[in-house]
Amino acid sequence: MLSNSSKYAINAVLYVAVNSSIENKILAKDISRETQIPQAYLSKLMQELTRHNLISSVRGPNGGFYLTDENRGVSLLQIVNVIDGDNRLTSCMLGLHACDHQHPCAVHHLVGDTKTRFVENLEKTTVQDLVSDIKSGKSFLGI
Amino acid sequence: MLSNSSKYAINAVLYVAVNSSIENKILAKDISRETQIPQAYLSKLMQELTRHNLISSVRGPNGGFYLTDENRGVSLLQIVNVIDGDNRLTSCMLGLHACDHQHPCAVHHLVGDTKTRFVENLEKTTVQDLVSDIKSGKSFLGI
DNA sequence: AGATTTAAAGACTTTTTTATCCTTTTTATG
DNA sequence: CATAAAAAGGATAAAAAAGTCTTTAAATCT
Repeated sequence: MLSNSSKYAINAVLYVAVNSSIENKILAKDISRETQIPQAYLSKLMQELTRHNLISSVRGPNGGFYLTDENRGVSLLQIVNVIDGDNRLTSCMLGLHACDHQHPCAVHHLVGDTKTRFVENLEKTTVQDLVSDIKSGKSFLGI
Repeated sequence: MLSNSSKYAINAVLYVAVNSSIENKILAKDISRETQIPQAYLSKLMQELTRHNLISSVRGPNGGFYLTDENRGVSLLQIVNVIDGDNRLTSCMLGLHACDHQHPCAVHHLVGDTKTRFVENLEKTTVQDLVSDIKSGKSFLGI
């Protein structure tokens, strides 16, 4: 479904979203420890997310990662697209280029609407939405 | 979503389903040419499917691949499970072991039912179902 | 200014997935 | 029985993904 890297990225961003603020930034080392994501690899992913302005960071003492209000409005799809590339989720299930609604592949109809709905969910769900869920106890943050 | 290998496998099985019968078996070479799947790699996949009795084959002159009536009742999920392993589709979206319905991860609810429904679709859709669709022009077989 | 802390960046290694090549076994047929 | 046709099987190679290590740049604090 998602690559390992995307899973890591979402977990890490959520961890930052819940546990940090501009005054209270969080280090790659700490994210790594709490999420079990290998530190060096995590750093790469965070770098990439920062470069695309999906999260924020500052270097040096008291630096680290944090989210601005704008960052909190980022959707899960944006995160996935930056890490996995734009068409991992939307490409044809059988890998056929010619496949679309007019000209559906053999499995298109049995995937079509559920996949579309799933991608739509990823698109409309923001980091902040998930933080609210977590804070209200609706879901938990992985360890 | 699915690995390349699974996509190949489904495409190949469907090609065999539509274009062959016990009297008219089809060669790896021909499947490869028509589906654009690299022959040697395709052979490996077919081998694996044969070993798990999802498709049938005979060696030697006039040999090749074909499907029995039983093979035509095989579900897409069986194919995917043989090629990709059992939990590629059912594991947690964020890769968390502790995630389940009682204890859902942050993205669980926005994936939960669509993913479940998708896997159910794969489970209940047989090769024969897709052949019917293709023959009635509802969908097409990739090239 | 110098030392320290931290992310950014780049080079590298390992593992997994995808792909190829070559040999062996099975089956049919002349 | 010899030969050819085909899948099965094993060993290897190439590419992509995942992961590590080392150096560089930026920010802060004495």
